[in-house]
Amino acid sequence: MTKKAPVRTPRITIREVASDAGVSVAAVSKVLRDAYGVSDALRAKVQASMDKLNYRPLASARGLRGRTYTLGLVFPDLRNPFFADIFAGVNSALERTRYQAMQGVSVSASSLVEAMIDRQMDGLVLIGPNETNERLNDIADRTPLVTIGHHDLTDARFDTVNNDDQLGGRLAVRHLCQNGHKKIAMLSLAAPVSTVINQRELGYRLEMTEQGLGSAINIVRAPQVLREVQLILRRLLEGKDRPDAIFCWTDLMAFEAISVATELGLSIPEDIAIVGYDNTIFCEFSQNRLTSIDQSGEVLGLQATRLLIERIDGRSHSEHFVVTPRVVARTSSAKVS
Amino acid sequence: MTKKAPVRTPRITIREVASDAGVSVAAVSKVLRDAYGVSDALRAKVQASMDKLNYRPLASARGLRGRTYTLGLVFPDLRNPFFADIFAGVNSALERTRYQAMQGVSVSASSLVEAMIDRQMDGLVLIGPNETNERLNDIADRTPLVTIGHHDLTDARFDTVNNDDQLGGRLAVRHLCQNGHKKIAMLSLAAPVSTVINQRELGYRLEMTEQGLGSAINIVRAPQVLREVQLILRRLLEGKDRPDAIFCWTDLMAFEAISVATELGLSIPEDIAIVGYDNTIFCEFSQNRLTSIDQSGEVLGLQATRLLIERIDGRSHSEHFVVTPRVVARTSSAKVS
DNA sequence: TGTTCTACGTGTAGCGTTCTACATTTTTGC
DNA sequence: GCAAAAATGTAGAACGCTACACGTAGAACA
Repeated sequence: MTKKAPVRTPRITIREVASDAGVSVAAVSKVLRDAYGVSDALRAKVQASMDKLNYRPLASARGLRGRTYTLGLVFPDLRNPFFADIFAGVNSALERTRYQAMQGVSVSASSLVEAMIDRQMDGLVLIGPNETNERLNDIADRTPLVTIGHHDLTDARFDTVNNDDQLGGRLAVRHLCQNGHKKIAMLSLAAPVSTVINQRELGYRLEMTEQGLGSAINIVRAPQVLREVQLILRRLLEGKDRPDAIFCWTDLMAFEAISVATELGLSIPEDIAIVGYDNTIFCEFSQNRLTSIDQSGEVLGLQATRLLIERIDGRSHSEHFVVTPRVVARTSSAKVS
Repeated sequence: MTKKAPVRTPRITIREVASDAGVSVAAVSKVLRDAYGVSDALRAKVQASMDKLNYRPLASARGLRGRTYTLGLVFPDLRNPFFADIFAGVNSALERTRYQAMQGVSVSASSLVEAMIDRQMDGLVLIGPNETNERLNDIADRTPLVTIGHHDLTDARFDTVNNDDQLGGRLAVRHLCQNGHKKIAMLSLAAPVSTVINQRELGYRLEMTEQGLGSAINIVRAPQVLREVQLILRRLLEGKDRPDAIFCWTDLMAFEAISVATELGLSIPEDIAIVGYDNTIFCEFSQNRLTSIDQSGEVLGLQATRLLIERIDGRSHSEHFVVTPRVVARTSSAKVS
């Protein structure tokens, strides 16, 4: 079945570098890892040979003994441009290091995480994981781990980097109140439940209550499926008691909301104000002009990477980094007189 | 500097499985690779032990002798949701295989490709690579290679999967003509030049000529930077000889175009029609209602993966797969009386 | 009955690194 | 000057697998 593969140009190995430079293999390895006990002369010789032969160490072989210098990122989905921001942050943290990031995408992190561990990633960043702490701890026992967007810190044996999603929820409500809206609904996610969503809902609830709008609290939940979201939005907007503002748990949903509202002939923000979350690039377009909560994806990615490398380098106590969100106000929630 | 890492739960190795099952290491390896010469009884025993011990082969170790069962995907950028479609295709092709896809993102594929080869990817899929054929052939000599979105087939020692971008360009123009537009401009990409863009421009040119609109050919080129795109669009739309339609090389640019046009008080499609490329999910939203050329990212990803696995399995002649694009008409280019 | 096949298992030499010991040379301290 | 300490380099055993080369036993054939 499996035919013989065509001949490929073979790789330069550490042995060839050693013999070219006239030193031992161990010496080359030392230079590679810049380990202790290498004279300038030797280093120079070896470097010259490496450059000349265009040598590159093979990660698999390194992995068998030490590190692969590869970090694994696990995204829940690729459609949301917000993740590109996180990725940018990761990359800028990696700039002057010898590490490389490899990404995978999967809703249920589980099997992907195993695959990454099998592939000797030196550490993992899980973005918006839908996993219990028990499960995460189990992973953390096997490889350095940092999560982005996971709010359960109880007994966590891994690092976390989070946007303060509760505050984000509060800010959205506060902003809408300031602009004169009272009947503020929240469009949330039905399943899977995540600590991120929980926090945003909690923030919404608390702030509504504090603003004296406790009786107007109205959370509608929709799954990720576009069709369903539309239905639910339509029902909400055509209902007898239409809200005058919707706080959507992510920009993508907010765009949906704008879309449905527009189709129903409602004008934004006069008839209905909309606020999103993530402040993705699409918010800026004038057909959207979407007010959104910015959670600085780049900072999240950067910090997570920093923490991960620290952990790989031996830190064992957990650290938890929190980014403060802010409102980026645009037309979709402007004050109506 | 580098502290000792905390103790991690050690992995189960093939040796432990062998001893648990009471067979040789070689036997376990045979079962793993389902190689020739294994009785059902032995296979069952080994399987049982593997399940019991929860054994998973280590990719690095396999890689040192054979395959890692890992494919590398190189994306030019993560912001465009179109790439999520390609990825979905890749994943569905991988469903019942033992392969895993790992992604990387980089504008200049170069260094990322090297990193992936270092990490023993069994094969690579390059999406929209900005590389010469010489360079691509050089990569292909070292690892199985498939490109998506690269139209130069001369002497290619790799497989290619492409949308017929030239036809795509033609379809856009044809569609706009049919809906009564004549002064059709094209918004293209300034740099880097890519074979994809070239083909789309060529299609635009050819079709314009065939439609007898040769004198109206007008290609404006903008870099990826949003600010510049806005400037160029503004100049185009405020100029003395405003076009009545713009064909944009990607949906993202089309959304920009809609945005700028809206800001200038132009109505779509009455004053100006817009057509994009990629048919991303955002086209559907009623604030966009963007006509777009669909290039079936999922099919592209699926086919590329199939071809790549064939190549890994030994095929050495090149294959070239082409997907036919189609127009998905929406309001942004509707006929105006 | 011997001889040849075929099917099934095993032993073991690497794959390209890292890293612990250790040997050798140079420097330091007095 | 001389012992002790520090600096520099080397040998070689892993790491966890794969795959080649064999050994053995039963079946098929003459």
